[in-house]
Amino acid sequence: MGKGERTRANVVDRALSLSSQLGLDALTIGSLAREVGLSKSGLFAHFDSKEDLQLQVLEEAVDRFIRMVVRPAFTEPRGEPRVRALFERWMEWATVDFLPGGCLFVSLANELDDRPGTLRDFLVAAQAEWLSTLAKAARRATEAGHFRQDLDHEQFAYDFYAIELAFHHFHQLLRDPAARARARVSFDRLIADSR
Amino acid sequence: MGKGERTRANVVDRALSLSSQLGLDALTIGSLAREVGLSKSGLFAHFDSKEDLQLQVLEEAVDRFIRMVVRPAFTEPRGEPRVRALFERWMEWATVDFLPGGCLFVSLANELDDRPGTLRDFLVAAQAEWLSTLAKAARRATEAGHFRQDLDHEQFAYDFYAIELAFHHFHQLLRDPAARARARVSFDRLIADSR
DNA sequence: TGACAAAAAGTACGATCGTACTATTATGTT
DNA sequence: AACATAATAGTACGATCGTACTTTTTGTCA
Repeated sequence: MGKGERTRANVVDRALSLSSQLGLDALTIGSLAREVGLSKSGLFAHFDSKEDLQLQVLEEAVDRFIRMVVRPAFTEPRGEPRVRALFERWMEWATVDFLPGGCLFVSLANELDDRPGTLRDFLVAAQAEWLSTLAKAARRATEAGHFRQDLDHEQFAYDFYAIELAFHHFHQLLRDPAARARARVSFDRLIADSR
Repeated sequence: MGKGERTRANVVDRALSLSSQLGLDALTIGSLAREVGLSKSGLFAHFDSKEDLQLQVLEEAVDRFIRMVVRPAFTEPRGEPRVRALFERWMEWATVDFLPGGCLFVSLANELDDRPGTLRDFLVAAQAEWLSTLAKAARRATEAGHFRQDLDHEQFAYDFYAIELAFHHFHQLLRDPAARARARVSFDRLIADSR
């Protein structure tokens, strides 16, 4: 890995953290350059455009999400244990140090939802995949006999995601110290109703 | 009401709609002026600063929210009927014409959550009041014998809000046509578990 | 170590931002 | 209808935006 690649990765890393707080657009090339100790043009040379940088931020986030949440959860046995692992891992993801603004995908949802283009498409695709992962995990739990036979697995994914969103909201906006505990209570109720 | 006041109200009305799509900052004075057919300076004369305009947008939104959601729901009898009315009214609010980007408070949550100041304080206060309204409504339902005695009413408000957030997310970002139906299923499950 | 390439900085551009300040036009009252 | 005031427009400012182009510095390998 040459020096350029190392610099690029470092820039994307800082941009990822700042984007979770400020959003993708409020983070400017100039302020990011100052942040990483580069000149504006020196930084810009690593990217085709600002949108290219933003897209790389999203890609990096998906990469880390898979490594931090999805992959480890899939080492757990199928069924309820894996579903629980997905939940616990997500909670860690949403409060990890490099995301001071919370889960990037949640943070950017409202910024991108009314803005057609590559970035929105990418985010929607990532979210759809995550929901599909959740639904599939619930289906496996039914197959394993942990969840009931007539469970609506897409609805399960919806309810799962609702808890995540509420946690994010209570934690990041309202700064509610009980946010994590409340999310756990909601999740346990969801599991109980799914059995 | 003089002409100035009418113009100001019209500007805030347009700014409210645009803010629900773009956010408070992405909406600029210049583009807003073009939108309402005023010059930049002619528009700006109605406000002390951009932040003043943004604050007026938030105040107007709270005003409408109380008129559209809270007040009508309180004409319903205490207990479960009122809780259901709060839910149904909120769903209408989140899809009303003048909010093309969905519920303003949800849309702005991530933009303001890491930005200390008057705007954030105002939004947090509004959200806290809404959550308190929900918790109180649930408490009344317990008193009326509709909900169980040992129900955690703050947790109920959390779960209620989670469903709203998920609806917003599925509707605005994912454009899921089933969003409304899914929210209703979640809500019915919450009610059932509260009885 | 010298040559060549890669990386970073420098500079410049037009656009647009929020916001002063001044000038013009509309409105409402006597 | 004249006048006072309110409402809107005009103009200008320094700052910053994303990006293009050129120059200088740094790193890498024969």
